[in-house]
Amino acid sequence: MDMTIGKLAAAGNVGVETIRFYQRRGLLTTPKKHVGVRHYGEDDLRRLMFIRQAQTAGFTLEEIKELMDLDAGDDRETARRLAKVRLEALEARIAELDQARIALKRLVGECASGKTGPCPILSSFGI
Amino acid sequence: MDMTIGKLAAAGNVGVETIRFYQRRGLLTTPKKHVGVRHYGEDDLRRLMFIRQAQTAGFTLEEIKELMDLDAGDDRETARRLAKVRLEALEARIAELDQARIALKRLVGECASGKTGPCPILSSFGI
DNA sequence: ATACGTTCCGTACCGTGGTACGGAGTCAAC
DNA sequence: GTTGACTCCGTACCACGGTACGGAACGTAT
Repeated sequence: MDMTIGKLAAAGNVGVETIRFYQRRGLLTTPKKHVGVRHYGEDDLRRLMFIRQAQTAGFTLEEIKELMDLDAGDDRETARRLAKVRLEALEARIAELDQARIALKRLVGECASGKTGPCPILSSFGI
Repeated sequence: MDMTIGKLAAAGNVGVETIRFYQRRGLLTTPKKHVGVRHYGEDDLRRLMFIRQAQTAGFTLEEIKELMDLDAGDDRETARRLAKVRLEALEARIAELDQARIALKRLVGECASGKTGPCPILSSFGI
């Protein structure tokens, strides 16, 4: 699994510039050039995929960096605490989105009924 | 319910600058000055609260503007379509976050077990 | 060995959603 | 009638997460 930056980007489904951006931010390492070109491996791809997954979980790039540093070290306590904080925020966010989902569903339902006149958009949200 | 911008901002739990920003973006109207100062009412607050709710639902400010314009008009079809698209995106996002929640929960669990050594952060995410 | 696609690197720019600043005007209380 | 708080307005700046640009070097196929 030897890749140049373009292959790595393609494998991670991101742009080349995004890889470079992550390198500048310290989220990915910048391997030594080998005859003018840098080469990447499995581990770089794993890191890249982790970044994208963690972003989905709502971590900022800064937090992701922190997490990856922890993954390398052995400070279980810190890692667990960080994950816990994120977990709680994530659960709160999901609950929030679920409220919005319900409001939106009501809106679609109310707008669907054949009557004419404006949809009760604001009131569907309980406003 | 007669308010100056500061009261409106406080009632909506946002900053004064945020109100102005929304006005510039056309999300809130800019009432006429009455002896040098603009005055706001119930309806402005309702709109402001709707904006915040809709943001939670994942609408962009541009989409929220569109929704509020629809609320005034009577194009039920467009309103319903817009809401439906958002609803589907919202459901997808919730599913995504739920996956992340599970991964994070696993991570907290695995990091919690008393063993020493690094937490399997990356592998908790299935990477 | 020439052409074409990549890579490298610095630097500039982008959209989104605000936040801050500063000087002038206004209003309410004392 | 002066102080202090609030308003008005334009313009600048911010964080976040990228995206684009442009010229030089490299690598691969023909």
